[in-house]
Amino acid sequence: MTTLRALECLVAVLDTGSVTKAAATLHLSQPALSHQLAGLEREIGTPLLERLPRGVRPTTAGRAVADEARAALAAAERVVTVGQAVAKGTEGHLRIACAASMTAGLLAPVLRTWHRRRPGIQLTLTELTSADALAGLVESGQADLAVGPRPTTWQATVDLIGTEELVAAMTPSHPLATTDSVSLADISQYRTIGYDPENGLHAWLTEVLAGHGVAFTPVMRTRQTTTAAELAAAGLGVALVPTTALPSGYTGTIRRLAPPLTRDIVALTPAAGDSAVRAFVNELTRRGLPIPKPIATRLAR
Amino acid sequence: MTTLRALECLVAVLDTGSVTKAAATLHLSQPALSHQLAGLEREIGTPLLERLPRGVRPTTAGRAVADEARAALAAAERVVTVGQAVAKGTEGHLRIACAASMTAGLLAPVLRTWHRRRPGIQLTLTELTSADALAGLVESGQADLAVGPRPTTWQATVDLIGTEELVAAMTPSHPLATTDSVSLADISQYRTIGYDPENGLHAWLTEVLAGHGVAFTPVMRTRQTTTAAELAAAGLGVALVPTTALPSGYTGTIRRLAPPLTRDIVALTPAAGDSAVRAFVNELTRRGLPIPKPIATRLAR
DNA sequence: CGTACTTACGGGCTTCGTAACGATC
DNA sequence: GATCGTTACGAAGCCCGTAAGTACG
Repeated sequence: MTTLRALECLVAVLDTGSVTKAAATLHLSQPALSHQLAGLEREIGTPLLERLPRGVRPTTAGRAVADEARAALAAAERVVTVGQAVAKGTEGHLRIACAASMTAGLLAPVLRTWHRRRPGIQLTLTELTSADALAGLVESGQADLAVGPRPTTWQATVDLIGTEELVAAMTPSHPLATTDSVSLADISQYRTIGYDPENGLHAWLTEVLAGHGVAFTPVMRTRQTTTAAELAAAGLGVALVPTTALPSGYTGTIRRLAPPLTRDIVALTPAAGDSAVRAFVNELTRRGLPIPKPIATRLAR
Repeated sequence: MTTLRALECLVAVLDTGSVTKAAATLHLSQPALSHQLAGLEREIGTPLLERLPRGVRPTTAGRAVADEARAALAAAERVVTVGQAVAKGTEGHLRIACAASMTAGLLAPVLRTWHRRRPGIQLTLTELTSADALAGLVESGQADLAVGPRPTTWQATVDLIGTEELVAAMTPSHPLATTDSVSLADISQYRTIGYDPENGLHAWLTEVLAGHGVAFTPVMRTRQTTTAAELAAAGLGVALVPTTALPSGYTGTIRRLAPPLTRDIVALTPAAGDSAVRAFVNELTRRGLPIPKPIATRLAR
């Protein structure tokens, strides 16, 4: 195995054209440098330098390997500088996993300012539908950070970003659309839109409903929360959807539940705290979880 | 200074996901590898691996430096392989210096077959007008090989490729154009085209003429031999030009000298024999120096 | 005789292996 | 208790510096 030290010596000699001068610039005794060169030539099996009465000159082989030697030295140097830059937070790669409904309202503004402030950090975003899948990505190291509902089990760090409210969505002509307050028991009297078990809401909702002694009988199931809202607007039944999942121009009628139904939106991070990850989470908690304005006004009236 | 060994360890650990497995593939004890990793992390100043109960996982910094580490290892590996390839003659860079008149007739065919047979070797060709300048390039290491007339002084290897004949060139209406044999004394009676001292022919010709007890009085001088031939064809005087310098469609009249005047064309190589250089010279001597066919027929009649 | 590189040899540091330890499941 | 990684310590090897040697002008 060649050593970087030997390559450094070779490059210095090629640059100065003399073993003695190179030894001086490397703060090294001249025989030591000579020994390094000999070792390198022995390893390659051919002379790299032509010894002249006055200094040395590269052979064909010496000229040919010079570029590669410089490349190796530069890459090794970058290992250190890049590593330090990542530790400092000026470079790196932040892999974020999030619930699909989080992207627009919560993450988009944070990502924008983040990228403006730290352009050296590459950002990748993966959207998932299940809170447990989010946790899995972080646990397995495939993501540095997850943003979404609180998963069923999580050992490492959890930071509360905010709460999102779940509301009843339905077609405007629905009987419940005229009442001011809607309870889970009220909804159970009508057809409902359920969630596919793959979506984390499924398990969470069944648990919540069981806690209230109620059970829904969904006419159909879907994976996406926005799809559930659309189906409800189309009159297929009543859907319980997070406010963050409602598009701003939503045509259905929405009603707040009594008592209100909310769930936490949290940031999941590995126990091993990365400075960039912590900084991003701080930014998220600082901004908090906004309720989409159009939805908020329609709920307030 | 980071060491390639440490980078090799890091890459192996990242590839296998386990210190123990990596140690096995590197034929290294596991504590030794662990120590290397510790040293690398100390140098960079940040952990590169996250220690898990079951194996290890790269941190953000670890992932970021992985590419650079691989690049460094690959470059160091290439230093050896490229060096060996150059020694073997399958790769490299052959810098050829030649007299301008040699390019078309002598070098072009050799270069063509050479490049077809050894495509890994990059070829560069520098054309000069002085034989001593050719020698200087080889001596100073700026060229690996020179092809041209024998220089005045040369210590290192000289290989005879062939001889080129110098002939008298003139306009067809010139008095000497009707005679069969032309001597140097005959020419000295007429106006002649001389060479600039920069062109090696100048010194050589004055020496030859002095040897014959003759002296020319050139009406003008030029650097290029082909230019001298053209000027002669245009009627400005008689020019002594190498046959290799005559274009195939030359419009002037050419006459062989009596006695014939020839000079050696040689290959100059450094004392330090490079295998590729020697092979190229062998090819040159094997092919020899062709006399351009159209010129040969016109001289033979 | 001075310059420039190589070889010879001894001291010091690094690297490696065996052994003992700590943590986690 | 089994697995995985770290720490401890002694031995081997490598790197470096001083000193002597060789080649060239």
